[in-house]
Amino acid sequence: MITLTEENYIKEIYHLGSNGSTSVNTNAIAVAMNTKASSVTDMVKKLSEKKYADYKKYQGVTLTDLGRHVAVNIIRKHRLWEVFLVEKLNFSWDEVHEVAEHLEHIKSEKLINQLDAFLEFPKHDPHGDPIPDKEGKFQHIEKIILAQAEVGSKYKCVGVDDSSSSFLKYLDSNKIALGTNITILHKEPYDNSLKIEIEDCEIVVSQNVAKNLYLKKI
Amino acid sequence: MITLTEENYIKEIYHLGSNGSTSVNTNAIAVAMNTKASSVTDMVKKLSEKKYADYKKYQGVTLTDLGRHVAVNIIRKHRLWEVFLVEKLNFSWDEVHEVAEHLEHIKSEKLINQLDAFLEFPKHDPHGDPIPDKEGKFQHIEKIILAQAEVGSKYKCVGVDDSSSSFLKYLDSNKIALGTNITILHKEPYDNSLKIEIEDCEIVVSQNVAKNLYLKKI
DNA sequence: ATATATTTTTAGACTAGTCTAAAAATTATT
DNA sequence: AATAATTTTTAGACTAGTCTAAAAATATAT
Ligand SMILES: [Mn+2]
Ligand SMILES: [Mn+2]
Ligand SMILES: [Mn+2]
Ligand SMILES: [Mn+2]
Repeated sequence: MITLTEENYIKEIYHLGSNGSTSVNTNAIAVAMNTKASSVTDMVKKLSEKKYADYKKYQGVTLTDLGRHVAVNIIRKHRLWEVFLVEKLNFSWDEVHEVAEHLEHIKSEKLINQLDAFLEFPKHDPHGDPIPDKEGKFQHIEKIILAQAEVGSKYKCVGVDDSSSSFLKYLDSNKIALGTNITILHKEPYDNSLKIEIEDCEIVVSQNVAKNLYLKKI
Repeated sequence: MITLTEENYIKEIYHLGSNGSTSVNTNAIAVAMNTKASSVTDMVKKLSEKKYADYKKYQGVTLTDLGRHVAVNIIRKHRLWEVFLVEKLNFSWDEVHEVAEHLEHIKSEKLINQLDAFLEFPKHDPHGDPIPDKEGKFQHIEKIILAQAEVGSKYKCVGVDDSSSSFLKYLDSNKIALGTNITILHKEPYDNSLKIEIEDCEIVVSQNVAKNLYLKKI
């Protein structure tokens, strides 16, 4: 049996290690999970014993195939629940993360596959992140961050890197949503802020914002 | 903060004490929760400290107003999720209990109230049990058990006392569902079995079955 | 009313997960 | 290459929840 805590660690290791492809430090996990390094050491030992991870002292940790499989399944559940909350229960995209954090641990194959069908097999969650299918496969979307967009080009907003409520509310108040078209008007060399056009409005966004918004060229 | 385990104990005490109106024994809780009496003693002490229950050594336990409030809220969530699973995700009524047992612990006011609205404020769960509203109020349905029905009278099936998968599947295979009309044809004094008519079919059911099916006179 | 049976509580131990403080290993700097 | 800084691990303690076995209280039967 896998515990809720083990699932949360596995998911975090997956994300920190760029979808399970690289090794993750003890401290990085501690920061991300809001625990202490000593707790992390204990847990990665346990994950290693249970074959979810490979761990050698002082060498960081990577997920095994089994661990990656577990991670992808939790992410599938998390994102499907987020879609459900937004599409069916009128949550806004900045409210769903916290609830999905709990719903993702409900263990029922039938529940999640029926939910997937009920939502008509969505490919992306409300933040533009891809939803793995039943087999754990998901498409990588072609995207760049706003900070790397070219002046003069036109893009479509396809996702966010920061799903925090404050960032999402900022986007709301500036009429930036998934699917919104954005034209890059000017890049200010001094502070890397950008002047962009959204639906005939010109706004200036900081570098901070530009680093957290994903775009696709159109 | 209330824990998942505390919630489960509170809910069970509520049910065992006829919706929180009577005192409950340590052993009864142990049996219902599949734990040992010693664990129950520890827990009721804790519930008492946290003001969810009144407990005096060797005297059994009752819920406080606060405890009853918590219980009703969990029951509301449990039953709303059951409706969701049946109505929206094509679960059958014998599959929902186990999943709802977990979903009932998700803590989000908005989630449950929006779910309620999404389901159009159902009054009963798939087993005929009443669903408390936002304020914790719910109607008591007039009902008797089949075992106490009168020979010759006509009834409508309105609920089950046993929500186990095996009993519900038995009902399915005998075409008994909520809303089904039943006429009592004969009561066998020897073993208290009953001959009943359902949709022009005559079947015989055991006393065991007769004790777990709720009817309403029509 | 006394003995017996049953129920309940206590005592002490165990696991999962967490923490602080100290020790050990690794990495960076001179 | 030696020292300093940083990261990671260990040691030991704590809480929540559980268990077994024994003690204490209550209920039942003679
Ligand atoms: Mn989580
Ligand atoms: Mn998301
Ligand atoms: Mn439960
Ligand atoms: Mn039910």
